Amino acid sequence: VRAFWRSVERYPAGANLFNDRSAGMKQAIILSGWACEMRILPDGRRQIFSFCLPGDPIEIHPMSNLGARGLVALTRLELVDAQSVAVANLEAREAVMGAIAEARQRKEDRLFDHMVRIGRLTARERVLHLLIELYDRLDAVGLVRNDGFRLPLTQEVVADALGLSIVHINRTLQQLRQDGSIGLKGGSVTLNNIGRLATLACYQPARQIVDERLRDLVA
Amino acid sequence: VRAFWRSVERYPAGANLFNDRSAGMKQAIILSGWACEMRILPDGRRQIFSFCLPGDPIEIHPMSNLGARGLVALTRLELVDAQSVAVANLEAREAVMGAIAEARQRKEDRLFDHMVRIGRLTARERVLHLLIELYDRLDAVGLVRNDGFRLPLTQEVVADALGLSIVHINRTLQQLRQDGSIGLKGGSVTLNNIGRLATLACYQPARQIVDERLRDLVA
DNA sequence: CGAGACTTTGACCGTAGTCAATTTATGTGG
DNA sequence: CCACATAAATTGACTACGGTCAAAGTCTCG
Repeated sequence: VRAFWRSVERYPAGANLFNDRSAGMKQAIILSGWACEMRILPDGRRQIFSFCLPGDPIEIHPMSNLGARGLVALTRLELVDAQSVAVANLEAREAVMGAIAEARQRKEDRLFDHMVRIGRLTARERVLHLLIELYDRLDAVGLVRNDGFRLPLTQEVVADALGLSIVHINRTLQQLRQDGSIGLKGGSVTLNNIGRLATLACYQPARQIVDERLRDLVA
Repeated sequence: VRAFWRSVERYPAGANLFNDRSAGMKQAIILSGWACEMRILPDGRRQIFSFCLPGDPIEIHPMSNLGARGLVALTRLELVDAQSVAVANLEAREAVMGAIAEARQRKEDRLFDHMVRIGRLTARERVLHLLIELYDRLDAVGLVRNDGFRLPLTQEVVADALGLSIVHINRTLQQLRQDGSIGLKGGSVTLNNIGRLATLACYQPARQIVDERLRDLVA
């Protein structure tokens, strides 16, 4: 348990995360804070691929192998090395590793959700779809309090994730606020009638998508 | 070798690919033809996530586990089971499996390229960026003849991949043709001065992206 | 209190979408 | 090989969603 706390790493907001110790890839889990994976184009345009939330496993690549995406802290960040977690829970080691593997799978699924968002949804739908995804994920780790959660993202970050301009994100949020779909003040969001919003935004939990495809194939 | 040819499967254009034999996932390699991974929204909108070309490894999931993406044949398709390939090349088994693993890695990288395309590029850039990617991939398997290749995609499919309307794809292609950037007739494309086009479209081979990030971090 | 980051608003523009009609392949049966 | 049916590509007219530019208003935090 001592080893666990000794293996906690902290990064300030804005930090580029990469493994400077070795040439290998390091597995870690977020204890608190948000990060994102992104790429910056030569001309400055930016695309955010995914958000990494507390409880998410992340892979920290060595600089020499950065690949096509960077991992950046969006807030102050606390990580633990995945190894240490396994060691600290020797009896439940298998379960821990299994949970990490499953989280990794769900993360891949979310990449496809994100492509649908930026490829085929309207601005309104994109914003709602993203907020609902974040709601679900934060809910799973107990960070939702009566339909609301803390959203430590600037509108610029949301814009770069959703492939929209910052001004348009602002207007879309205003509109959602005005028609009562969401509440938004002081960095906290509330989703009012999340079921209805999910329908509006074509948001479907993974299982639902599967069911539907099966139905289509039968028909 | 007999076993190899006996394990070739054929599908007609438009076929939904899934494993109906077992509950497991089947690994295969495309011998000829194109496929794509995609999702259809409840209201009929469609997003194509990736194209699968000759030489690409693909995973055919069981129906009960379709997940959030469907695999669909875009042309007549010939597959071989990955197992059979390994068996037919017993001496080079390791090399074959390694190549498949690497191809899988590159496929994941391409997902991020695709997100940049639909999230942050203009219509013109999206089309060029996609064409160049296809060029590179087809070139790697010897399917490029003097700067041109066969493109068995309807404009509707391109539109659904790039998150644009079919009409706008058509206009963009016209424009690229008129200014001499590309040649396009009878299902074959030519890229004129691919280096210049790559710059215009913010297209960067993976390694180049890495180099640049390193430079940024140093700066 | 002041500096800088973030949000908000207005005016205007332009890229891309929609609708609808026409032209051009593609392919099939006779 | 031709006639017809269907899918795909193309074009025009118009719309609208979202982008850009610029300024003003808020919020944080040292």
